[in-house]
Amino acid sequence: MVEISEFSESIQKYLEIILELENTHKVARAKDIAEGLGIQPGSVSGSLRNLEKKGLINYEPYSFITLTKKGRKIAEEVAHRHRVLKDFLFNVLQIDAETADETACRIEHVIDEKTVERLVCFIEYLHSDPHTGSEWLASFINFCKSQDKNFQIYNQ
Amino acid sequence: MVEISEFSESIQKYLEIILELENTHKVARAKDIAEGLGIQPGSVSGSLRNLEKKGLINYEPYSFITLTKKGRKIAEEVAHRHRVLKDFLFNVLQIDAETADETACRIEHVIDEKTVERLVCFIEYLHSDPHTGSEWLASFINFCKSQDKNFQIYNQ
DNA sequence: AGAATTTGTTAGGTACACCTAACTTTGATA
DNA sequence: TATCAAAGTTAGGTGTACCTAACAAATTCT
Repeated sequence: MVEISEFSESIQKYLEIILELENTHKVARAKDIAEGLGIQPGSVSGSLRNLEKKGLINYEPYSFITLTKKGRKIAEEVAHRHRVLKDFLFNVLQIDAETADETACRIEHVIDEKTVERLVCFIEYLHSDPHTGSEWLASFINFCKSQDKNFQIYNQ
Repeated sequence: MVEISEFSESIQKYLEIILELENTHKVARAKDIAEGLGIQPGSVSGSLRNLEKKGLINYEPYSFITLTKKGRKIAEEVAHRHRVLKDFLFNVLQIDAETADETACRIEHVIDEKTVERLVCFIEYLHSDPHTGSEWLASFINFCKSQDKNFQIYNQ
């Protein structure tokens, strides 16, 4: 079992972006990692050496970058947390998509397994129980509207 | 208006513990701050000088420590976020009290104003609408139980 | 192939937030 | 009031994660 909280927020972010780049471009390149993280390319080389040393990526200078099995496991767990959090923020709390994404991006590194899975359970519950679930959600949206004139619904 | 996200997680933690110490002991002492943060006393002095320079605390070497108006505002916002998050995790997601507290402690520094207030709205909704709210919650708890044999209810 | 551009690395530096150990101040006690 | 323990500070050091600027490798384009 890989314990995600062993790895710093920075490492988690690297793995997450590398997974995304693998999915869209097969492999990741230092330049795209830097761009994805919003940092300078010079900062990336050292971090990649570190990720390699920890057995999280396949890397040597000037090579393409791919995740190891261990690295992928962590990256996918982070991505999972991101999806769950964004889903909850957007579809339940009715936070606009951009804020939901940004907030998920920060919380994903500090939330624990237990809470994520309970959140999954919560969302599943809302979907699995059409009557109580959707009735409740519609009612919640109305409640929000009555509290806040500027309340906006971002999904249907 | 004080923008909480201008201040590092470390600063937020200092202010939060100083507020707590003020509430229980009128003033905060370096030793108790160190203890509350789980760090060494030697690390505290420099940070206090920094907090003072930023206008967040009243402090000079060897003096007691109190929050300025600005510092108190931030401390109270952090404490508010902590309460809201813990309430949600414990009373809605049914996470055990200790985990709820620890998780709230980490999320409180990265969540945004908008999301906290929406969460407040959500919790108020659950309390303000006894019928749909409590029926929904009871139903959610049953759903959790059916999904997880080890599910435990921590509040009634 | 050679030149030019793009991409990647290295080296040295900054900021933050912590550490330990030695020292100083404060305040209680004999 | 002199002493001593507790509390606080200082100085020097660590690790992480970023920066810039100079340089090196790789790729693309004639």
